[in-house]
Amino acid sequence: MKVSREQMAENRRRILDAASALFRDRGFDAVSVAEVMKAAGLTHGGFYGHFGSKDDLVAQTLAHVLAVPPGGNTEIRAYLEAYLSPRHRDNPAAGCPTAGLAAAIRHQSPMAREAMTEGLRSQIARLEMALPLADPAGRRQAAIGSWAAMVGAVVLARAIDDPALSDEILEQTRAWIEAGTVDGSAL
Amino acid sequence: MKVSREQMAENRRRILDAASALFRDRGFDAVSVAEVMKAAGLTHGGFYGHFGSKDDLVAQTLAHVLAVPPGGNTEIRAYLEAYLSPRHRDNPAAGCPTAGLAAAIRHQSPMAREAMTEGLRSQIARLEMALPLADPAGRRQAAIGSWAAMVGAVVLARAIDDPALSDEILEQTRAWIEAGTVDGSAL
DNA sequence: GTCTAAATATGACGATCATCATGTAACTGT
DNA sequence: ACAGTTACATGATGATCGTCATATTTAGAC
Repeated sequence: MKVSREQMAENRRRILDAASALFRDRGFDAVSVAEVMKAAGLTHGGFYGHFGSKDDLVAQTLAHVLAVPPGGNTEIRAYLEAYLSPRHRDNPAAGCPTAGLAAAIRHQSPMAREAMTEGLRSQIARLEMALPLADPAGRRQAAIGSWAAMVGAVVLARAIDDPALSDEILEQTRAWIEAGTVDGSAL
Repeated sequence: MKVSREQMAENRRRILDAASALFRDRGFDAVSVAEVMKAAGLTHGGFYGHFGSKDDLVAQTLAHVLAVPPGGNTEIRAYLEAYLSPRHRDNPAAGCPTAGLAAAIRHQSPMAREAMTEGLRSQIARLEMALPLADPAGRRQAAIGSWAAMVGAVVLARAIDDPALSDEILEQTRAWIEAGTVDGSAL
């Protein structure tokens, strides 16, 4: 049955939100189109009215979820702490899409890679602005290095099955970033 | 046809080596059992004489490839440079299995996660020993933080499609790690 | 040298999945 | 109100893949 234009727009949003959570939770390949539609409260039939293919859904989901950062203008220190927390590690579905999906994007379509590229670019810019360092070159280096460490730490912490070691990865990486970025002078 | 015991042992090694390269290159899900066997010079039929399931192959491949580090006792600085090089980024099949597979291990069997846990444990220990820092606590923090940044940087550099930005991720992360770990005193 | 057990090849099966074809109902412009 | 269009539901199709059944060949023991 046909639905109103607004209903259709909302359905599209629900599909993207459902896909965003499911993809982050279980990966692109392990989530079927039918499952995404079901999570959005629809059936699989209408899918190709919204998206040209699953690859298209993946790319648009990435653009959708990377568009706006979760915690807009939080303090950098609080952001770091929340990012490298057990809570974030244990909730991939609601967590950072980069930590959950960056490694899988290598095997996705060019459009998905473009979305990731833009997302990374703006995330680096965001961190650069958030770092209170005088030297611009040092700021960029700190932004990139910190972000790599943050993403890597969450990926590693999620990959292993020893809770103590996993906690330690997060905690030590946080301390390491603070020591390097701050060193008393930055944060 | 039956083969000699040594031939069978070599076949098993070839399967693990082929799986190791294919998995790193394209991910666990995208590589079929038949494809692994073909790359090992066999057909898919004999697979279940060697492994109980694909999950078993994944777990044993991880244990196999994480057992011995690629560059045994290289200088830490050279290791860092090679790890964060375009060459490493562009050759996942021959590269670090952690960078290539860590994010995907979250969706694998418990045995695969155990293999990853042990691999990470020994990698941290290896880096700890390689870092010429006096304070043991600082050494561990530097080992974990550096490793997280290294893995994260390669994951990010591989995820995006802008070569200049990708190169910059690698280079800035390397400089950031050297500045933080060394700071004139360590490396 | 013969017999048996084992390693691999060939082929099949059932499940899953992306995609498409068609039906149905209701929004929208007239 | 009406007609046509459209969004979605139901159902089908073809391909891929993990796994298993059976056949074949030969290593290894006596």
